[in-house]
Amino acid sequence: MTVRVRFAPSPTGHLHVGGARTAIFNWLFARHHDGTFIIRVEDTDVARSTRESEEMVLEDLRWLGLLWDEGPDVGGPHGPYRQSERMKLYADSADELLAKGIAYRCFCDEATLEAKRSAAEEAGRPPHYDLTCYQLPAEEIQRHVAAGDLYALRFHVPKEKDQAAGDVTIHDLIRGAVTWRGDSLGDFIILRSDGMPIYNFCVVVDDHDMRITHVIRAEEHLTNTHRQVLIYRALGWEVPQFAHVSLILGQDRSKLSKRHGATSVAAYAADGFLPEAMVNYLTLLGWTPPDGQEIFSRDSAAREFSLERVHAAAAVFDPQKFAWLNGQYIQKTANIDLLDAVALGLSAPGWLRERSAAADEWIVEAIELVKKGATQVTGIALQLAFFFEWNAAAVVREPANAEVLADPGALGLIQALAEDLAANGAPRDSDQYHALADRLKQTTGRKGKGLFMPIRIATMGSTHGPELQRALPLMERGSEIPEFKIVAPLERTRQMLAEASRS
RNA sequence: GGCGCAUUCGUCUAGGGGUCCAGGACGCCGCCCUCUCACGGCGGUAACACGGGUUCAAAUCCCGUAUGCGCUACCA
Repeated sequence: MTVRVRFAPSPTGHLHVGGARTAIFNWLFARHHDGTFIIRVEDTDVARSTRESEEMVLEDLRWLGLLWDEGPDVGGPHGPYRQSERMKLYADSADELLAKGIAYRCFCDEATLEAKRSAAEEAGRPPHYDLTCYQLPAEEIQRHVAAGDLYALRFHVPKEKDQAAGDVTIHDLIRGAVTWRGDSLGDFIILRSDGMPIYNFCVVVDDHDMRITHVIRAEEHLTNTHRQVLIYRALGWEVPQFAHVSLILGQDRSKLSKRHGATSVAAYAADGFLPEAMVNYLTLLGWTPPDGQEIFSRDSAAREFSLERVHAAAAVFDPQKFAWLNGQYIQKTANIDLLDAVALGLSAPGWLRERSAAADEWIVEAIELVKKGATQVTGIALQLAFFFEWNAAAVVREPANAEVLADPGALGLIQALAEDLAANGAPRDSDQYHALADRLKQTTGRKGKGLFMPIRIATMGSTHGPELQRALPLMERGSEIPEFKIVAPLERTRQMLAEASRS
């Protein structure tokens, strides 16, 4: 039998990292077993579901590289793949349950149910449905139906004849045996009074109809499994295997949510995280390959994947480790492949929309200059900002710079630098840069920090940044590319002198 | 409250009775490299929630307690 798994998102916004990880585990499992990965959209909550959200979620999944074999957009032999389009299926199964006497019409209104629930809780009894409508005489039911009274369909948990009939034990592939007693459950709704089916019911009908063999989902659904297995049994259907993966927590150990900062896949994408890194990190939250290697591709993870190795405890999402991992991926990525993303970051003001070949070449070189410590692609663009933004007055005012500039010798050096740049031209490669540094060393007698810091401040505007021997030549050559409007080293140095003498 | 799940360094985890006075990774600290910030290299800090069992032997098995989380809806 071939493995069939599904990821079943509710289209209520962007895909979140928790959902992404569930999708990843499903995808990994399917790929490992040469099985089928299915996307099913759970949109029975009409108030919250939108088609726009569905498209966003699908797009997030594509971005992660988790492609599916069957789904709402690509179709498949067991469609449709949107629950809102499968109403007939639910209605048929509900009718079957009603005919079998397992489901029954419940005419109670929400207000009285709520009242009974709180009364039961106050009395210390379990807040289960009190079976009023289960015990309704046939004539009474007919009268209600004839009168056109609205009713919900309720599933009866078997208990009176056989105490154990409502008991359920599953052998969760991640957690092992889990058992529930039938009497811990009250009769539950499967169809709302407006005819819309409830999640726990749809899931069973769909998973059966779609021939799902393994249900891999978040832990929050673990206790729902009790109800679901009861429905499988009532309908005489084979129960699939279950695997409940733990939740992802925020730093305060509560379930990860918006207040923990970015939680949607799209937000991380916008922040300069790479999809491969995201998949890798999320997989690592709960799974480790047998060899313990922490950096791995989707494909190698798929090769090694097994649910037995999935950790059952909840995991805290660690932005620092994620950033580190993303940095590892950035280092491995060819500069040319980072070009578009970085250029996007650079072109915020809009003057880089149409880039020349020379501009692209220059940016690729610039990426190489700063990518070493980068943890996010957006950070690369940020670190390149000093090329494009130059404000001598602000540089002089900056405290760390002012401290260096307070040394009179520093200004003398910058003066010498300006003269040398004017006489010999700015360095265009590291050899020329070293020659420049040697000349300045001789004329000023300065060396080390005393030599380099003023140069750094006068040209790059800060006491720290990429290495001068590469940055300075790059700046000079960048200043020759018209669309960049980069201020050349000589001009920067002159402006610095003017600013410094003013104060 | 009831039911269920979970519990190894700050965090992610390895570990499935002896090879563990517990290994790796991120972070943190120190040293080296160095014009700076990073990167990189080297070293260090730090954990089996608690209490009972079982056993010659327990991080590993069982029970209880505590804590955290989930479910307990005509949400998913």
